[in-house]
Amino acid sequence: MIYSIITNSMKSITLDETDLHLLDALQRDASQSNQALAERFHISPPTCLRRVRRLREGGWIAAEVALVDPAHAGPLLTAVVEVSLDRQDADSLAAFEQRVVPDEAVQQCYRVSPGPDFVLIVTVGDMAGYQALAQRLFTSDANVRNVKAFFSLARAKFSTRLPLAGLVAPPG
Amino acid sequence: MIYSIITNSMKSITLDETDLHLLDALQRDASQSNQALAERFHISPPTCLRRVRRLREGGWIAAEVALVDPAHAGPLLTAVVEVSLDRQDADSLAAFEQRVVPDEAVQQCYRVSPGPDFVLIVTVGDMAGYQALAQRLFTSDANVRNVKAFFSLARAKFSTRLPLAGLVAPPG
DNA sequence: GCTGAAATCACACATTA
DNA sequence: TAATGTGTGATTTCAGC
Repeated sequence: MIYSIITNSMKSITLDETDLHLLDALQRDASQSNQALAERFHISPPTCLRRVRRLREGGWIAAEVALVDPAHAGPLLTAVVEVSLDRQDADSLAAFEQRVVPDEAVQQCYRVSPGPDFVLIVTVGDMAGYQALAQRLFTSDANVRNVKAFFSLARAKFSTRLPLAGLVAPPG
Repeated sequence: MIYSIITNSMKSITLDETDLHLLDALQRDASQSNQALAERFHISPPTCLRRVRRLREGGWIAAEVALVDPAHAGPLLTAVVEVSLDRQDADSLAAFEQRVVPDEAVQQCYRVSPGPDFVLIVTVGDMAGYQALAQRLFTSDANVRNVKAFFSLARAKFSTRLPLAGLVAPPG
């Protein structure tokens, strides 16, 4: 009994080369049909479906989303914001994080080192929107020591595709 | 004749409230079935299909992709990199951009102001991978004046969902 | 917006390594 | 024993009206 559980969990955390190919293909285009994927990687449709399902349920695929072209979504203002805090203990960092993350304008939030404590990517409608954001997220927080904002003139690249090369388990 | 063309192009560049709801829903989850979307927004499945198709072909939806959880994709190192150039004329900026954008490790590239000329989000396997990237993208470029890298300790948020509020055309 | 055909998906079963 | 491949029914997609 114990052994089968162990064996199962072992298998569910291992990806072979085909899984990685599927993952990479879906990273590029998740709208492909199951059988298109299947014949591309020389497996049967049900097998392909099972594998993709395992990638989803196993947590490798966190979500499948539509990427909206910002150029078509009306005027938007994106900024890279560096935030430094006064106190940098774990609680203070977590408190800041939990306050900014739910904000709709905050697209990305990285806790970084060295340099500032956080780097945020924020998207608002215009400069007035940024001013409102700065007020509600930074100015009103006594623990925020310094804020530097760099405004995006052009987004030359935005890719969500993680490089999966080198993750291929050695075929055995 | 002319009028119908104008009317058509008018229609194809305008989104009503339902379109925006669909766009927002697909930004959150693109794996929803067409009829699930249809009944959610009280329209018929064919109508829903036509609208989504228009969003795709009209360019609002740039792509549909699977987002891979970095925590499940093995050890990865993400960095926020600020790059300042020596010469900042249009040609030099474009030249740098065209050189870094094709690199697989470069996830995002923003041309910004004020501060550095570019902010990049890069993802590599480990510190050795970063060193290799720095060499091939920055050190080897005589026009790169300064590079500051902040390494991500934690990615607290990564959302691809643009805020579409306020884009609703006034119903008329 | 509705109804049709066509394609796809999802499942149970038999098979093989 | 656990994965793969074949076949069936249900669902969905997509065309016409």
